[in-house]
Amino acid sequence: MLETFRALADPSRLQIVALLLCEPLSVGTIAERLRIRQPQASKHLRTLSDAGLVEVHPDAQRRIYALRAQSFRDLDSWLERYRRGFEQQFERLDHVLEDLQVNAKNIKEQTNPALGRG
Amino acid sequence: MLETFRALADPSRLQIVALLLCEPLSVGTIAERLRIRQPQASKHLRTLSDAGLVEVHPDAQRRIYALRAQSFRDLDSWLERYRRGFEQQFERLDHVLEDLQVNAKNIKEQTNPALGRG
DNA sequence: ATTGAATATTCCTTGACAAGAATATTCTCA
DNA sequence: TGAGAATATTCTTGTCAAGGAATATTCAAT
Repeated sequence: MLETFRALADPSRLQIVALLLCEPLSVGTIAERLRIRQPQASKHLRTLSDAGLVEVHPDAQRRIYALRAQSFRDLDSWLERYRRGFEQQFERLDHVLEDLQVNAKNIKEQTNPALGRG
Repeated sequence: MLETFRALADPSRLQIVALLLCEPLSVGTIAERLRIRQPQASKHLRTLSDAGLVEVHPDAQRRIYALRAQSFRDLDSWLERYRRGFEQQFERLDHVLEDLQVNAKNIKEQTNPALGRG
């Protein structure tokens, strides 16, 4: 995950990923769309590739880069732990509220036992 | 998103977020668990806070840090676009395969018209 | 084989940021 | 109000990574 976040923690690379969301593209096209120089595009793609976020499919002297679905699934399952974490926090909160209601009821009954068998 | 990724692109901060997944913690406890010095913990928490990933709840002279659910929801909706993107890629692939089958059938029928009305 | 197109790599400089040390701030309690 | 605990900030230093320029590599076509 660390490598993934490091790879995405750059504006150019975030733009590249957004571009590739639409369609696989060659290095030259990416450089053109982002208005950066070709070597920078290559370097960013190298970083993204090392992090497993993109894969390359050579086509003659071109190299077509595409998003790698697995890495996004990995990111999703990382995030899943947090989704569950928040759910559990809400559950705990619910229990606390339940307990508060039960306690309030008990206190009422202790104060006025007639309420116990309404 | 860029700020979020930048905040998560550090091993200590990634650990802090993982810690807070279990329960909100004070600065001192976080520093202790991560075996880093208190000022570093404060600085990392500052970064996470600036990125909106955590929120603070003062308790006497302690400051209890907790994950901020909204930022993870934002991350989730960012990721959602990519989930959809891959779905569409598969759909396109399915259509291509369908077309291939249709074409194969047509070619068969053109080669042997008797197959057209089985 | 040679040329040209597309891409990758290297070297260099510079800016950003993390860690460490010291200090400042904030809050509680006696 | 003074002391101490918990946390935040500042300053410095060292490291890493991005951008630019130049060059190397790879591949197709003639």
